[in-house]
This record gives sequence, structure tokens and C-alpha cells, in this order.
Amino acid sequence: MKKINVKKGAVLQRKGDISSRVYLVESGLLRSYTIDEKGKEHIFMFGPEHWLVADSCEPNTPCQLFIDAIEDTIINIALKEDLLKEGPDLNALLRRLNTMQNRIIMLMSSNAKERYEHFIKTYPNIIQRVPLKMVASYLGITPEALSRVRHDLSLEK
Amino acid sequence: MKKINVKKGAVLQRKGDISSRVYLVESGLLRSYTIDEKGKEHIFMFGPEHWLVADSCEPNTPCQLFIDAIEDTIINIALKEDLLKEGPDLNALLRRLNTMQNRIIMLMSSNAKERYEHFIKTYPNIIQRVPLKMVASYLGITPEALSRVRHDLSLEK
DNA sequence: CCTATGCATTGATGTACATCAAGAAATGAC
DNA sequence: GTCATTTCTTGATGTACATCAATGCATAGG
Repeated sequence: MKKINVKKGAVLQRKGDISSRVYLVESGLLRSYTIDEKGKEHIFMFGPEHWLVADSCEPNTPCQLFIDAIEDTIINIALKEDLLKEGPDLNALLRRLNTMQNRIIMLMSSNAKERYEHFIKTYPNIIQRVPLKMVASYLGITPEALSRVRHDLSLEK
Repeated sequence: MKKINVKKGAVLQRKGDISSRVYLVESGLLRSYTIDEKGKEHIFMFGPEHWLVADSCEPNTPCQLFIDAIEDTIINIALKEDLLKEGPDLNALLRRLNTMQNRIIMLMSSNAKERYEHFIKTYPNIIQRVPLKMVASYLGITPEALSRVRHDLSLEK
């Protein structure tokens, strides 16, 4: 468990790396994302303070995710093996499963506006800290679409 | 850990239930799915033999998923608490996280045809066992769209 | 301070997929 | 076997969102 400081923009892990590192965010903000064959970027998750950020790849297989810092960030680095040995935080694991389950359901059942409203409710503090185009990438829509959703919502009030 | 037989069509769990049961499939096929506010059904996952099927809801909160049997199925039922106590299968948990991560990436980056091809590659044995409309529901597209994807693919060869 | 780069917005157009509707084929009940 | 129900396909139309392009605003670097 090694504590380090990373500067905004620093890349901790690249797609294709073989790594079983896990990053526990103490302060700041990480993000994990992938780049598909068409060159498009998709944010998998944001990692604000107290979140665990990691690629859930199998041991000794190439990672699918890039991980980098959106803000200057202080992280604790651990290895999956070590976490597993010392008895991992099972509740954290369950919570993570739950988060991912919600995400999948949302991606399958919601349109752009619903996704945005859900995001705002679930992560009210993230929206002020990242450019909107990253929010769009997380939601699975384009920045243009997000801009229009926000415009429409502002009219409704 | 109780072993039971369930008939095709039997419902093991409903959305809104408070349940921390986990179903280990010995033979047969389960499915978990949700029904959204618009009344549309979305299959979250299929559970063929040796899979673990469960709602990843937090303890004592209502489930989001229905779980039922697509075929006559033999399952072992356990409680999450018990599994946690006796040291859960961590590798299975990691594999599950990986599966869900892949699903999220797929939903964000792939079109209907790519999703279908990915499904065929990943679950080659499921496709013969379920109606295509369930495959469509799993992929997040309509049965009509799936039918056309399959038609186009058959022409390509 | 000025300029370059990235970000957000807006409009015009394109497209993948949804929806609706009808018919054919398969499946199941009796 | 026959009838009813569900499933699958095909066509016509609709729509949410993507894409492309232009412009105004910030922000950062020299």
C-alpha cells in the first residue's frame, strides 16, 4: 500500500497493460475509460475521494481501461493479490456490483435526458469538477446531445 | 445451501422483494431482468449451468430484478450473508465484475450488429436455448432490429 | 498581453434503430 | 390432429440521437 501524488493529466494505466493494481483515491479525481475501435472515448467511471478505481480484468490478461487523473490526486496503490489475501472489503465489492448493475440497467432503459438526470442525482458533486464532454462520454451520448438536454431542462423551469 | 427443482416459468424473485438469496445453477437456465417505467423488459443476464444468479442489491433494500426459470432448472439456494461468512469465491466475484465491465463497455460502444456478434461469440450455447426476443432484450435492441441484423449477416456469407 | 487550444453551444442534415402493423411460422394446449 | 398463442419476419414510417460545421468563450502558455 503505497501512497503517491499524481498531477492532473497523469496516466496511471493504459489499455493493454498487464497490471493488477488498484487505486484508492484519498483526494482528487481519477477516471477510467476505454477507447473503442472507432477511436471514440467512453468513460467507464469517475473515481472521486474514497473510491476504488481498478480495471476488473482477469489476472495476467491485458487491461481494457485507461486510468488517469482529472485533478491533482493523492492515491494509495495496492495489488489485487494483496487485497485478496488480506480479506477484501466485501461490502465495497457488493456496492461496486450494485453500481455496475444500476449502470447497465440505465444504459438499457433510459434516454439521454433520463441518464443525465440520474447522473445529477447520483453524483451531484462530480458535475462541477469535470468538463461536460466527459459527462457526456460517461452517459454514452455526444457533447452536443448533452448540451441540448441541458438546454431543454433549463426551459422546463 | 438448499437444492431445489424449479419448473420452466417459475418465478424465484420479483422486483421490489427484499431478498438476499443467491442462486447457483446446477442445470437448466435462469434469467434475471427488470421492467422499466415504460413497461419494457430488459434482460440483465442469463444464468446457465454453473452460473451464479443474484440481484446485487444492498442488504435490506428492495431488489431491482426479477429472476425466473427459462428451462426446468436445478438450483442451489444460499443467502448472501452465509456466503460472505464462509469466505466467498473471490475469483468468481472478480469474474463477475469483469463480465459486467465488458457489458457496460459494449453497451456504450457497439451498435446492434456488433452486440449480436459479441453475444454469439461469448455465449454460443445460449442462443439455441432462448427465443430471439430474449436475446434482443439482453442486447438492448428490439426483436425487429435483431431479426434484421441476422438477415444482413446471413447475406454476407 | 496576445494567441492558440479546448470547450460549449447552435443549426442543418444524416442514420440507426424504434415503433406500428400485418402476415407467416413455430409452439403448445387440449 | 386442431386451434390458440407466441414468435419471427418484413415493410412503412417516425424519432432520438449522431455527425458535421460554424461560432463564441474560456483557459493556458509564452
